[in-house]
Amino acid sequence: MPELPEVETVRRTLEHLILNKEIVDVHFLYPPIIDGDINTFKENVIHQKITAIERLGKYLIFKLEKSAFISHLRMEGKYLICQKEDHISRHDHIIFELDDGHELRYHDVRKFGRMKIVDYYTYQKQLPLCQLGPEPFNADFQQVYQQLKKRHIPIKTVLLDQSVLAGIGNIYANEICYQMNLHPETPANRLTKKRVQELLKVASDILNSAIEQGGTTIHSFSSNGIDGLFQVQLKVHMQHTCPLGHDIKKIMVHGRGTYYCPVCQKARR
DNA sequence: CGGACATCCTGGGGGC
DNA sequence: TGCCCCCAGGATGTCC
Repeated sequence: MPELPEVETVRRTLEHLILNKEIVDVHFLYPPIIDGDINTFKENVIHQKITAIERLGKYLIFKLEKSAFISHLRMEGKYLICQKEDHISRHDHIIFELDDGHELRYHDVRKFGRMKIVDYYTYQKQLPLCQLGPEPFNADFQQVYQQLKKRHIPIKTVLLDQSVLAGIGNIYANEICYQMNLHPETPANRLTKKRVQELLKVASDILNSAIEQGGTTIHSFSSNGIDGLFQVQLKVHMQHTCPLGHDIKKIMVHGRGTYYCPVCQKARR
């Protein structure tokens, strides 16, 4: 599932490939991907150049000349740059025709992703982006500490709450807990100030290092699509043993598959 | 308001 | 071996 680093890699890749291209037409093969009226969506994007591609948390923001739309890849969303004559997959749902003859295709096996027109100027202050917390890099320690203090639920669940910190998904939540030797079910309010400080540092470092590794794949995408997935060396998520050779345990936390090392992650504060 | 839970979808994996 | 059923999972909405 694309999380902040993968979405950032997608953003950078798309920036290389489609910046300043004009959208000459758009086709809705599976309209529910569009949040809102598809004709309104079409009116807002057609005959406009893509002037910038931004990112906030796991959201991509496509800025056009006179409007903007956001795109969330959810579980399996991908963007592909295709030739017009390329075979259209049954998982290609939205097709943007570009003025250079290429097509930008949104491909999503699970059909969970969504796109939505937002206000060009105030989108950051409107739903859904206004409910995002800070990304770990920019987070104010005091603010995060205060938020964690009033939460009794597992720290891993809080890490997935985009209103507390934006951009972390299931994979990196597991990795962050491992890096801190922290048991994922530790109640969030049990973390000391020092540990919350450490949490922000660890989260920033893990995400930054994943972005760095993603950077190496920017020019190597091809028919596999731009999903930003790459060989990040995960230490616990979907692993059988941790780097020290201990057996990884899988449990459910708030309905989410959670991997941790019972030996390394004994700490509960 | 915090927290639990259902919902959307499909391929892949587990079970028989 | 092969087939069928079940289920994960991010964000949102509903319910308590």
